Amino acid sequence: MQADRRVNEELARADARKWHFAVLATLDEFGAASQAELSDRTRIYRSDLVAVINELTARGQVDRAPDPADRRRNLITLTQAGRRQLRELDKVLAEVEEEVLAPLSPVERKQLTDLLTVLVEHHGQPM
Amino acid sequence: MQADRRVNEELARADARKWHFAVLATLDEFGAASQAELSDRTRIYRSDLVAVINELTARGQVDRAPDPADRRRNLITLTQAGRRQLRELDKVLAEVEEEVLAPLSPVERKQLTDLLTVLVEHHGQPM
DNA sequence: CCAATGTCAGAATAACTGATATGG
DNA sequence: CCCATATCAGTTCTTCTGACATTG
Repeated sequence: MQADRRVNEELARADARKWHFAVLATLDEFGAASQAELSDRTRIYRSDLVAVINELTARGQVDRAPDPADRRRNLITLTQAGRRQLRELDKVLAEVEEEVLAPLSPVERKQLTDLLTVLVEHHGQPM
Repeated sequence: MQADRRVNEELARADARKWHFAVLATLDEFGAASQAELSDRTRIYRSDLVAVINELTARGQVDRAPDPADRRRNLITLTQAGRRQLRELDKVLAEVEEEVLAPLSPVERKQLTDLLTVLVEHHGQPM
């Protein structure tokens, strides 16, 4: 919970929130996607994603365009500005991580992130 | 986040929330305490703790009485019913833990909890 | 006709910020 | 006089639910 509060604080200073980061990072990792896909990946409710994408488009960090292949969908793409912002947020979060993981050695940090990665990957969609 | 949602879901079925568990567990571990102490330990805002303690007293799970030694304070004590409820919640949470940690071996689970314990203990009050 | 998608409106919590009264 | 404690009131933010129009 403390880590979460610190993350929120520092993201706020960068004029962002966790969901913004989640969307930007997901787009960067998996490429352009529909909102439904983003919702699955980030676990943001479809209804709430709308506002997040609104905000990101307003800042020019993502682009929203109807998918020609399936006109129910919007294709969300990362822009150059989005990529820049993502790198910025990566930096901010790396600092918080450093702060949070301070008491752990490099080996222990790797252990921890490996274990957590196993958990995240195991719990794919449902849970 | 998923783990958090599952925890909330299952606690709700047991007519409780995370803060209830946090307070009960803290009282069990450290003994009777003032609300300010509980706030420090659980990181619940002092203002919100009031409601939590109200609910717990309404259910007879804790007792709230003025501290004779310092009449600004309320001494919060765990009751028998509180101890019972705590055991109940422990059971519920153990099940969720089992679900969350499913992909990890016993050794890995111990590694993970050890590492996390280091973090929690290192970040005592501030952060 | 049924399912998926994006959107909206609103409820229900949860988190957070003062302000205040009282006692040490 | 200043600090700590408990409480209250109220704001803001987040999470979650349900309905709806459009398209496949």
